[in-house]
Amino acid sequence: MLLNGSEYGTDNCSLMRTLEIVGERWTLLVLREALLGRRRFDDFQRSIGCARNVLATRLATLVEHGILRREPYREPGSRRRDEYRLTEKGRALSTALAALTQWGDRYLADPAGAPIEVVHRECGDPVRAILACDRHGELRIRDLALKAGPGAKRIA
Amino acid sequence: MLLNGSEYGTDNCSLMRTLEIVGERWTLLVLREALLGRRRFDDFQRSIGCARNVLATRLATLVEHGILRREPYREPGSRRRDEYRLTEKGRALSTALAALTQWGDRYLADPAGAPIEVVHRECGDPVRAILACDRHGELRIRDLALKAGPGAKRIA
DNA sequence: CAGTATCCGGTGCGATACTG
DNA sequence: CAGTATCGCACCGGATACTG
Repeated sequence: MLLNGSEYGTDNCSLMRTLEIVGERWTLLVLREALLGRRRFDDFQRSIGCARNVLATRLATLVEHGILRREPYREPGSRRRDEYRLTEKGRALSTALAALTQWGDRYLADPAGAPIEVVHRECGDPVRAILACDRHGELRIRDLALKAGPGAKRIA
Repeated sequence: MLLNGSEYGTDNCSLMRTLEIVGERWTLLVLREALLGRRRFDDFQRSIGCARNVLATRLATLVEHGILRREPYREPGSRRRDEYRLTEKGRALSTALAALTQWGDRYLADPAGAPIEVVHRECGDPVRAILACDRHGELRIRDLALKAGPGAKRIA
């Protein structure tokens, strides 16, 4: 697991870049709500309970990064409005979201148990976030190794 | 995927609780470095480049939550010091970390490619973070459904 | 309903200097 | 080497009021 002494810094770091976008407070909560089917400003606001202006900026940056997309809709009798829908890019965050939640479920569990479970639509079995390789399927953490990728850059 | 109108709020929310601990700036970077084998204060500091006092508080809260553990060591000729090692609980964050990084690799890619790759130690194949159910293996996002768990609490 | 505008307090974070 | 102490500012985020 050790990367024998080399250092790769934080530039050209996908994790860093990812966190810059989704690492702000509330953002992942917004995303979870979007995954739950939430689409409207006030629905988001009530369900996660953050300040309205903060929500507004969060939604804006998520749209800006193509994680959400505004979609016009019209309720009969009122004017046109926009709702926020997940893009493919946004939906792709499910795995990370599930992994984070799963960790919390396991190590910070509420005595009452998890309020929401992710299940396979077809069989109802619980869904787990796991690490896997194509040949061997699920891996334990001790089976992992790290190696320099194409964008590697030795610093030290 | 929609949770038919009900709202579950942010209390008793594993994601929220998880983010409260690992959602602060730098924390996940620290964890990544720990996974890379880093153990000493100054190694962390140089590799991620955050302020020393910030790093100190990050390490402290991680220790406090049992994600890192201080381990005494002694370099020949100098006094006893502590290093920070991942606990099982900390190592369990690998999946989330990998998922986040993978998303970044895919959607925010540096032209040069990812600097680090996670591979299966045994076969060298790339490791992917995926969602799976025990019976059917890997699932696509559209195959997921959400249902209320034991700790569910209807708010609206 | 879906935001924007404004104000303001707390603090996260960086820089720097100091200690054992 | 491994931190702690201090300072200061930017900015985050909450509250509230206002608008189409």
